[in-house]
Amino acid sequence: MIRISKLTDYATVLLAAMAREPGRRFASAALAQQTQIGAATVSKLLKQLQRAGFVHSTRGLHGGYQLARPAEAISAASILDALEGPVAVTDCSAGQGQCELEPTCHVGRAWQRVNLSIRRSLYEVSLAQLAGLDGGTARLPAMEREIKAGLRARGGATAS
Amino acid sequence: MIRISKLTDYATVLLAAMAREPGRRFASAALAQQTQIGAATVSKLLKQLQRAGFVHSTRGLHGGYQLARPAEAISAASILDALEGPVAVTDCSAGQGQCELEPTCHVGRAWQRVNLSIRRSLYEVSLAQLAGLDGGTARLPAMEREIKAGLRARGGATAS
DNA sequence: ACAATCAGGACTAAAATGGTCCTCGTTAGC
DNA sequence: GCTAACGAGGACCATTTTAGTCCTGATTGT
Repeated sequence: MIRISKLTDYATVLLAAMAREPGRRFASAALAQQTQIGAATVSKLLKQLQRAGFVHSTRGLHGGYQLARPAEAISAASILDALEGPVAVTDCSAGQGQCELEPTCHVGRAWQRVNLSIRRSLYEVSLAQLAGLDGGTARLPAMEREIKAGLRARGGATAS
Repeated sequence: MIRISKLTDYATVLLAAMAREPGRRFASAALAQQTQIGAATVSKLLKQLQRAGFVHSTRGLHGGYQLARPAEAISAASILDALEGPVAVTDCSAGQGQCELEPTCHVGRAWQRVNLSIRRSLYEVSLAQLAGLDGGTARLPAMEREIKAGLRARGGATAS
């Protein structure tokens, strides 16, 4: 239902944790303890984040990870892209010419618009914001609160 | 990767097809043929759409389905809500107080903002637009084209 | 009565997701 | 130069979700 995976969610939690102490080098195990996410999972995620260039790793004794870029320079969109591939609401909204029904269905174009709009909101959120580092939580304008009221609560208590 | 399910995609294709001939009553099989989606799947989807109130059904001989409301009055968001449950980027972005890490992680709040933003774009797209019925395809402004360029193509040719 | 058509499920196959574990390479400290 | 603490890279498995089929009824025009 238009959601990001738990793993990606965890990744943002990890990055956010690191963003709060920019200088520090974090061992995988330490981050696991700090975030309460399984150690093996944290390790796996950090490796991915390293390959994607979000964190810099140091091997060997006293090694660990640290943010490769300032938190302001990392957008939610880039994290999503790295961990889940590019945002694509439907299969054919990622590009055109991949749907043999395109001339008849017309639907693809509209989804592409939606897709871009989503992508834009993702670009506008930085890791610094995700980590709650800048300016504090802005009040939600009335319209947003109204939309929010339409949401039913969903089960499950997970990190994010 | 922030995507809607194939079934939901199909559902929009079905609704869009019906929206193009508002008066007509469509038999499930006829829609299946028209859209090239499996008959059993179409039938299942229409039943869901009926329960959700998007279409009105007539039983018996020469029965079928027709749109219950004008296409302009059906938003993409409502379709998504009906078929996949409410949009929630992360588990705890659907509401608050469901994440025991919330005081420490701060991430939830930011996701909620993203979530609302996505939801808003979904509200702004009507079935009429999805069906390509109003005003033709608007030109994409420059910024959107630029963002789009950042998307890698993805495999798979499916209806949408 | 009968054939077309929707209603409501049960069921299954396939794929994505979340998570663990093992082996190896690297490096600082002794 | 050993050794212990660390990351790199996968293989692997369990569970859940998703997609799709099929069957058994209930309705209704002809």
